Amino acid sequence: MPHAHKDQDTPELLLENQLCFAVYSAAHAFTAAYKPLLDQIGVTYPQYLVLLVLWEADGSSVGEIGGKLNLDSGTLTPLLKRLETQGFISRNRDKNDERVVRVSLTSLGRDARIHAVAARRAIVCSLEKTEPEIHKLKALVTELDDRLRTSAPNR
Amino acid sequence: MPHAHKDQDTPELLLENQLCFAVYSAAHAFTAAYKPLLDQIGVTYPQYLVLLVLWEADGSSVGEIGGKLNLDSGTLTPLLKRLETQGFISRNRDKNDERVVRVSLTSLGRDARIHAVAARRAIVCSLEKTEPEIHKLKALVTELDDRLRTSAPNR
DNA sequence: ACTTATTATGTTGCGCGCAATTTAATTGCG
DNA sequence: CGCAATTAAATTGCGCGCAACATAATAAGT
Repeated sequence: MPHAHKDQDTPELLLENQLCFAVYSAAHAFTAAYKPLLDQIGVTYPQYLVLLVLWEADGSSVGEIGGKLNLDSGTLTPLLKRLETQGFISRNRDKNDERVVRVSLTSLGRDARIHAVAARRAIVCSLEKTEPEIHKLKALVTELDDRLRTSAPNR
Repeated sequence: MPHAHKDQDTPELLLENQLCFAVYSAAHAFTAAYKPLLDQIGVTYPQYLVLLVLWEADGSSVGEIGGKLNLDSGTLTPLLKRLETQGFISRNRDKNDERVVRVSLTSLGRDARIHAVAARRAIVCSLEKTEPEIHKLKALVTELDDRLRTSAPNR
């Protein structure tokens, strides 16, 4: 009978079989692909995500931005300070509730949007997929995301 | 005629239409889902990825590990030092080429594998998908990764 | 009103992740 | 052989990303 090498033979832990690593690696690949395009605008990839939120909902609070991007104030506060320093946004306390900070686009921040459209198109092009294919894949990945977030901790 | 709000109406930049953000978010969700399981082993998620490589190819060099995980020495050197401090690996210069550092599992590092199998199964279970479905999705995401990495910079 | 929760943001500390540079060993070429 | 490229790791600096804690404002309950 074959000697079992401990249990080393299981294909379960082979790197090439890990969906988690595929997603991890693709996320970094997206960041790297966007980098030269975002460099021209002058923002990092996470900063770009914040701008995406603001282009849809200018004047969002830090908490609202964090809710959409799954980021907390520990990440967002310094990131927003950098976006403010570079002139893309302004941060102001809400007059009706001094706890919340509202984030507003400056004209520079609004103008960056047109360049972002071009960047997005360049990336989509490099994927060599149709918009429906991309949308379908996006839905599959979002389903993953939802199940991972609803399963274990919730907090 | 409808007043065009600049070009604000384009759905291209809506967060919910961004495959890149879906992947970004899912990657963080994987890390968060693995965290409580890996905490029991005593490693972080990137450290777990390094262990995956070593369980397949013990004695790999820093460069070989980095090649598989797409990480450079700037990330790996301190990470490996932490894994060494915690007793999972040892690091030694290659006798035939003093430039390369070979990374070897300790018995603690080898023993951690069995716990990793359990962790992986728990995650897969929470995805509520069959192994073939997971494999198919993994292939789609890897295809994305490949196209993103081969398109623009190459270095 | 007063005290106690709760909520929103900010701060600190640490581990990635990557660009840029440095150091040391090896290879190539004359 | 001797010296200039090349290669592998390590180092430095900075921006995330998150846990844990701190601060300040508001809401809730008595």
